Order: sequence, then structure tokens, then C-alpha cells
Amino acid sequence: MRIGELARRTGVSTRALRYYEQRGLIRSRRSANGYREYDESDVRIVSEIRELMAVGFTLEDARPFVDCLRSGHPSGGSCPESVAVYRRKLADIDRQIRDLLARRSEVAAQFAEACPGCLSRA
Amino acid sequence: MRIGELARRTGVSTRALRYYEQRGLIRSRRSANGYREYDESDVRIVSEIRELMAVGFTLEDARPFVDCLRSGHPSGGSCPESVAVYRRKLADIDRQIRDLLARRSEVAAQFAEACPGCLSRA
DNA sequence: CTTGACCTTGTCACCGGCGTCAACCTTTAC
DNA sequence: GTAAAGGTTGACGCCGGTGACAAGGTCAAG
Repeated sequence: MRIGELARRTGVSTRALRYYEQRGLIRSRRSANGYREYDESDVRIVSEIRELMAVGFTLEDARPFVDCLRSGHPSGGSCPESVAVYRRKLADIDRQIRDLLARRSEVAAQFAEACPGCLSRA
Repeated sequence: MRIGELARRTGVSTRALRYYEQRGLIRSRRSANGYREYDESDVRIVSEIRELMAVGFTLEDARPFVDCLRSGHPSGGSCPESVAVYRRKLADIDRQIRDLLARRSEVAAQFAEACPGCLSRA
């Protein structure tokens, strides 16, 4: 299939697909006229990427998952490198949550100090 | 005082101070040679900005606080516009925390599905 | 006179993930 | 023939908050 169909089937823009290719996440054969050609496995790969991005992974984070799928694994998350990314991401999220909780109380404290009584009326 | 002293006293780079001026957050008189001239109230304003940025406010978020100080209030956070920003920021943070918690469980769920047994061994 | 510490404006670069042109080629349908 | 609907590459823009340059002007001390 060509890029437009891949885009439709995965819900990703053609621009994004070309960007993923430029970043080395997906590959394409070229037909005689220069058009990119994809197959079913590419649909799977792009879907994996989007699933990961949907939960806050970056493209670089997704790379080990793509490699894992390409190496024949049925799931992109079952290779050691992917597992490491999962663990790192969970740790990142936990840290972000801790930071936000701390920030929340700092903001609330500043607010209370700057405007006594305001918070209780919130 | 000139920009270098203001920078030293507030712990902000001269680059940042010029940027704040460009964004309209601080003002300066110019002496005969073109140098920026500041007074004590500017120290207070820049400090306020940094305090807010330290808890995750953007420069735009800080604007009402600066206006509030300029209008004579002893605290930048006591004007209605500032209070609105405080409330909005607290709501933002709460939403971010909720999003992160949701994301955390999504990631954990994906992880569990992609690699059964991995999570428990984390 | 020179050095060095200050100041000025203006510009590019960065980070990610594209959107959105521009300018052009290919293929199909009418 | 031509228009529409694909495709191609390349490049700029965005968001925020600077860092780091360039290429100068100013001023006090030695």
C-alpha cells in the first residue's frame, strides 16, 4: 500500500509517517515512480508507535518496541530493551506525580500567603 | 542601578531581564548613554516573577502579578486577576496529576499485557 | 593609550512532533 | 486535454525561556 492508505488505516498523517521514516522508525520500499510502498507489518508498527505515544512515550522511547516487532516478536514490549523503557517511563511518571504534588502545595502556600482567605472560598 | 546589578541581586541573567522587558513584564528608563536604569521596585518585580516561575508559572501567568505590584499592592497575588491565575494553575496541576495517574495505569496495563510477569518482578 | 568590565542590539540555536506551505511529478477518470 | 487526487522533497513555523554568539559603544583605572 502507499502512504495515503497507511495514513488512513493508522489514523496518522502522511507528514507524520514521513517524519517517522526520517527518524528511522519505519522503512519503505519505493515503487518505480518513487512512491513509498508499505505492507501489513508496517501497519502493525505504526499502530504500536501510536499506542505508545498515546500514553506519553516519545518517538525515541518507541524505537526499541519497533525493533522488537521487527525481530519477529509478536509483541513490541516483550524484549528486554522495551521492558527497560517501560520501567523507566513508570519511574518518570512517578517522579512527575511527586513533583506536581509538591508544586501543588507550593502554589497553594504562595496563594494562601498572598491572599489569605482566598483558598477557602475556592 | 543598571542591568548587571539587577541581575546579580535577583539571580537572573541579563539575557533573561532583557527578555522580560521585551515581553513587557519589566520596564526601564535609559540613561544618557543608553544603559537601562532600574530601581528597588524592579528588584521586587523580578523576584516575584522568579518566585512564580519556580513553581511552574509561565511569564504570561506572571503578568497579572506584576501589574498588581505596580498598581501599589504590597503583594502581587492579592488582585482578582492574580487570584484567577492561582486558581487556574491549581486546576491545571490537579488535571495534570489526574492525567499522570491515568497514564501511569495505562502504561502499567500495556506493560502487563506485553510482558506478563515483568511488572511483579520490578 | 590600552585593557577590561560593563553596556547595547540583533541573530541563531535548542527541544519534539509535526502543520503547512511551495513547487513539482504521476496516475486515473472524464 | 484537463482536472482531481494522489505522490515527492525541502523548508519555515511553532511553543518558552533562555544560552551563546557577533559587533559594536562607554567608562574608569593603570
